Amino acid sequence: MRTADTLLAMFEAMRAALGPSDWWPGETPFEIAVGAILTQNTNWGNVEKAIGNLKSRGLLDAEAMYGLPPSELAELIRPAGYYNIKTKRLRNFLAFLGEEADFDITTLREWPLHSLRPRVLGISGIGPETADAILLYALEQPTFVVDAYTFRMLGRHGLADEDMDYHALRAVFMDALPEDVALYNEYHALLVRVGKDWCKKKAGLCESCPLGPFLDT
DNA sequence: CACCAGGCAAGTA
DNA sequence: TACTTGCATGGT
Repeated sequence: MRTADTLLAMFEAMRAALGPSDWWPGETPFEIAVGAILTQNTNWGNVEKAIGNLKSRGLLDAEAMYGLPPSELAELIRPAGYYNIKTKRLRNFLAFLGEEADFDITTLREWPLHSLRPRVLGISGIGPETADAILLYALEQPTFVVDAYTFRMLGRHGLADEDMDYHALRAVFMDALPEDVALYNEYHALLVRVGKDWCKKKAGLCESCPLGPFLDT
């Protein structure tokens, strides 16, 4: 079976079992971008607390957040963990927004993906997954988001192997699937939902998984 | 108690 | 270049 057919079959199986995902959580593009940085190696529940702290103070705004003393920002995002380094990462991102978009993230939607993505990746603290999450979910650009669940699930189903890095696995999807923001959006969302509920590091949950059991290891 | 969660950069050899 | 380590809270 061609990779494209397999990937589309997996997508349909997950969608049929779970229905629409309505991702990414967040009321504005800026909130989505902040969430993408705060959720690095962190449970989303912890991120929600940090976002709530910012929102209740009217700080889910790029210029307002950048004007906040770093120590105060750190205290507000503390529940999300790694709060010192994430303060730096947020401020690096905010500096970029100030410089390139006058603190209005939506203006970045006009940039072509091929030039915007390297610029976002150049921000210290924004790696490939965070960059693609911001580009896809906040800026609606057609880039596929790969995460730990993607590696695990595609690996178990024989479409990824150990020597594959982020870029290689991203290319598996983008070479096989049509360039479609809505498809990339929903596909990643479904992978995370299935990953959270079935595809654990150690789990015998595969029998009930929408993708069925994997035949390996 | 140990382990994990929607990573990334810096340090080491 | 290829590994390893630091970063930190909160839930299971």
